[in-house]
Amino acid sequence: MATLKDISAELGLSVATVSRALNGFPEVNVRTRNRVQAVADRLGYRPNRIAQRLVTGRSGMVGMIVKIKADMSADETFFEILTGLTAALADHDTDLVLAVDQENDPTAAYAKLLERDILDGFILNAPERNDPRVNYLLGRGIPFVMHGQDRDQPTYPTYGIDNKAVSAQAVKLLVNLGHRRIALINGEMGSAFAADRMSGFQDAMKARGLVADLIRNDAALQSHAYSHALDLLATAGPTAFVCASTVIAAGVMQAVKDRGLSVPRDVSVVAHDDAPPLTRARNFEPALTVTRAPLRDACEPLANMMIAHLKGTPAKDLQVWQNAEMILRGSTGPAPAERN
Amino acid sequence: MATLKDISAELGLSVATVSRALNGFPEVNVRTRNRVQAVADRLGYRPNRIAQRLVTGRSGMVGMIVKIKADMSADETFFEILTGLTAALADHDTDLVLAVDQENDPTAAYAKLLERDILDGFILNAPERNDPRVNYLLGRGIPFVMHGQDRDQPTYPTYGIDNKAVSAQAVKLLVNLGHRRIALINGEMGSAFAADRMSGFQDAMKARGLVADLIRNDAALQSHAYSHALDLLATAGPTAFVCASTVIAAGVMQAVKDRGLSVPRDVSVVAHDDAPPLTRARNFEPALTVTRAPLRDACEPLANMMIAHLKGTPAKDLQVWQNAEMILRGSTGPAPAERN
DNA sequence: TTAAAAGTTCAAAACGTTTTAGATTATTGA
DNA sequence: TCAATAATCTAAAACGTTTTGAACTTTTAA
Repeated sequence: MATLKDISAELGLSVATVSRALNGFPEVNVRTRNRVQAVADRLGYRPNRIAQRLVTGRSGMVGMIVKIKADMSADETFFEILTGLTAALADHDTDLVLAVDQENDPTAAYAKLLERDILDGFILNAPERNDPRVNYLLGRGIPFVMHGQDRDQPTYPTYGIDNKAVSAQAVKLLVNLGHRRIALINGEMGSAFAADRMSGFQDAMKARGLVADLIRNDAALQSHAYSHALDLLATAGPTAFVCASTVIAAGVMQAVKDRGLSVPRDVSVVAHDDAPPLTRARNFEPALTVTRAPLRDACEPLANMMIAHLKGTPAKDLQVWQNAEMILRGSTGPAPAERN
Repeated sequence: MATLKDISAELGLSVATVSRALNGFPEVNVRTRNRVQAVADRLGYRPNRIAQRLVTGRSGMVGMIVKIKADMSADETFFEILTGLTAALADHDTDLVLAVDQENDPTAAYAKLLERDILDGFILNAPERNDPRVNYLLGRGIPFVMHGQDRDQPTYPTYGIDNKAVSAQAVKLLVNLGHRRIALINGEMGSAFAADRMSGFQDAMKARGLVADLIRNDAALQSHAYSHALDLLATAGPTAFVCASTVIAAGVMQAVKDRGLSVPRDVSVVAHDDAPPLTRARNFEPALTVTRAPLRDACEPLANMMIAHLKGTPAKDLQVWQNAEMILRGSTGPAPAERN
């Protein structure tokens, strides 16, 4: 492996100048820079990351901890995130180190990785409401960025979507279509996103003088969504459903169908779509109207924010909320006249 | 962060002695060692990995590349392996860096990670027969260890089970029970393990004067296994099935049942069980007789072998074949008399 | 023509370890 | 007692960068 010394020896320059030339410092003569670059290319020079890291004090590694369930399965979105993040981090010469959290104490895995004392920071995702990991890391001054948001006034870098606005958008669309009995089939209330979806839903309904009494918070399984929807259809006669995910929408649409009703003639369905690989909103019958914000889109910003944060950008300048895009397809329509 | 210098200053010792004391070198006086250790403990000293790595020339990071399918799902065993490997590697102060392979060229992801020039080696798993990754890495002199085996005379470190013996064990058991028409529902022939299972099966049958003509190689899906078994039962009247996995066994047993037959009265079933988290052999009805070799057991040996290999142990001393254990349960029994 | 300013380069220190070669002290054998 | 040996410790180099502070060279301004 060629080193800076090799290049400097070959050109009769000092190591310092070679280093600066390759790192684009302005004070090096353009001719020298070119000569240096040429030799570096010829020798196939690649900087030794370890040496760089020793002197800069950073390790070039960030950690991420995968929460896995007892059956050793993880979130279906995991690989989506993994793929995007490793690619985006690689652009900053940074590696992603993974560890697995199977324990009850959600901070234990972080402690273990930190003890090894080699990570520059963490990337967190899927926060619970008032996530204990956040306080743990904040308390120790460990840099991290969060995909999502676990509290109202975060003091840490965060990238996510405005989940209250997501619900509000859906409600607005449906109300404009004449719906008044609107149900929300939400995720589990432990998740921060579900809490926001619910409060956004309630606020949006209230603002229009509607009652938000048809809300079910439960694990985002098709089977659960199916039961909830069937139950609501039987007892409360909603004309529209707002669904927290496409998987939930699948359950809801099945229930509508099994109830002998039709989408969108009798019942409208709107879902939020973070573009999971398996359940594609476009392939529903009819195709789903969604608020769309692909998870994949979060990876690059998250990586950039992590790097910026490590370089000193304060947290308050690293808080981004992406807007979900409303995509109208066939699953929404005017409220059935007779039910108004 | 306390450094060696801090400790040496406090004790009036040289940095060299402190380093040796903490690293257990024999030439340091036991009393000095204790004094050093005491101060190190008090100051909460932890060696700077980056500095260690600069001087030793190793990065302390090994790579693993996850092959994921187009739908962004991966092998169900992935997290099993991930969990075990990160834990085992951590004991050697080594981190696992993950990358994702979604491309057609299986070596592309390795090239990309190697270009970043920061990994000490790779851990490979799930080899195909004559896996192209092996030649790629061997050709470049990159250290790696393989979980499994892709060729007959491997020149690289490998840990796995003797897949030919696995088939042989199953055949032996069934023949001793009086079976003569034995089918093999195997995995896809692209995988190295499936090729070995098949040849082991054929050899074992032949050695007993039986014909091995009831073989199906296909993706290890329950649905495929179901069709193959149903087909074989209708046309060839096997009295026993050897299954490449518990998932396959599930399909086979369903087919036996749907055919109006009973396990083990009419048909015996033996499966290989690598202890996948979802399909537990013990929970079958009747419980499955299996050759058992948990994937999880491979993680620690693999990690140890990786480290040993990096420290210079030659490949030929790092080739271990674990034996699968035969576990007799309710799915096997004597061959039905009338069919012999 | 000369002093100041700007442009360019260099030597050396620093990061925190491990390791080599050598020095000092203690112990042993005769 | 003295040399040889063993035990213990040290100083310094090395790993490959980045960065500091200074030095040298060229250009500019008067």
